[in-house]
Amino acid sequence: MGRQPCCDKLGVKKGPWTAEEDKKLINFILTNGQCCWRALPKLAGLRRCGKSCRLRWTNYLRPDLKRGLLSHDEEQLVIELHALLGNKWSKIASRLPGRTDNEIKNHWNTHIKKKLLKIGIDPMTHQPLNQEPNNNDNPKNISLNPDDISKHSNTKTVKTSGTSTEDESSSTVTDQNSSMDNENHLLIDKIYNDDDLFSYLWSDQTTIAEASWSDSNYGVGGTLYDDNVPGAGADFPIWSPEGINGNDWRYLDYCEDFGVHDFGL
DNA sequence: AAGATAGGCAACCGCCCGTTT
DNA sequence: AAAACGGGCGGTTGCCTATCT
Repeated sequence: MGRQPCCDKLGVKKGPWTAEEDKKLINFILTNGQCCWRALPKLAGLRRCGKSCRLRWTNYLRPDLKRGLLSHDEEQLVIELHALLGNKWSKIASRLPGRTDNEIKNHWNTHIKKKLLKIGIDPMTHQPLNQEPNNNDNPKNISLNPDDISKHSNTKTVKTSGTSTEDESSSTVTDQNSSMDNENHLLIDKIYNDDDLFSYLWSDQTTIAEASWSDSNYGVGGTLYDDNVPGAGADFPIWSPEGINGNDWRYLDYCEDFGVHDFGL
């Protein structure tokens, strides 16, 4: 017996989400939390596949998402992690708080790939293009570290933000990111110096970068997310009334995307 | 100004895996 | 033990916008 389709294809809407649908989905999840995705569309009054709802929420509507281009240092981290993990976008995304696997995958395919090719590095092997592929499968032997990238690059890569002379993608690095930048490089240093590399990467331990993000971004106006609320935790924070009423900037910024009026603000 | 082309990204598809029955 | 289910993942598609001719 085959698997049931994830939803009844008949009468299910596809394509871009409308603001009205977004609003319904947001309202439902804020009211009821994330229940089973299959039942959600019906309960929320959406003519969408549950899977589509999940994707829309996780990739676009989730309140803890960062928006905008990846910073130079986030990009660097993606490259490092890709060299180690390959196309494990969700694993890579888990090391970049506020970023989704889809976003990173898209950014890789549209930006990073080209940049690496431009500086003569094969984006798949992370080896110089004119060099024979290394047959050694041990990821620790991959010849890629931030300095290597700089060596191959025609433009000078500066590790510390604020003084970066990199291309457009790094020109928007904020002060907020700069503390994270240094910490990310500490993380990278650790990765390259640690014999227990993979046990570290695959551990559940919160990364320095994550901690930094949590400290510097979630603390505005009090507690945005409530760890005491069931369902809220390290994996998935939820909105708390305190965060909303406390004029949390990210909430407001986020609402602007859909029109604040839609939320009755 | 208008059509052609390329780039970027949101969304979909199908497969896989872990859990439940 | 095996089927059913729910959710996650990576690859791909297709639409929209910007740029070029």
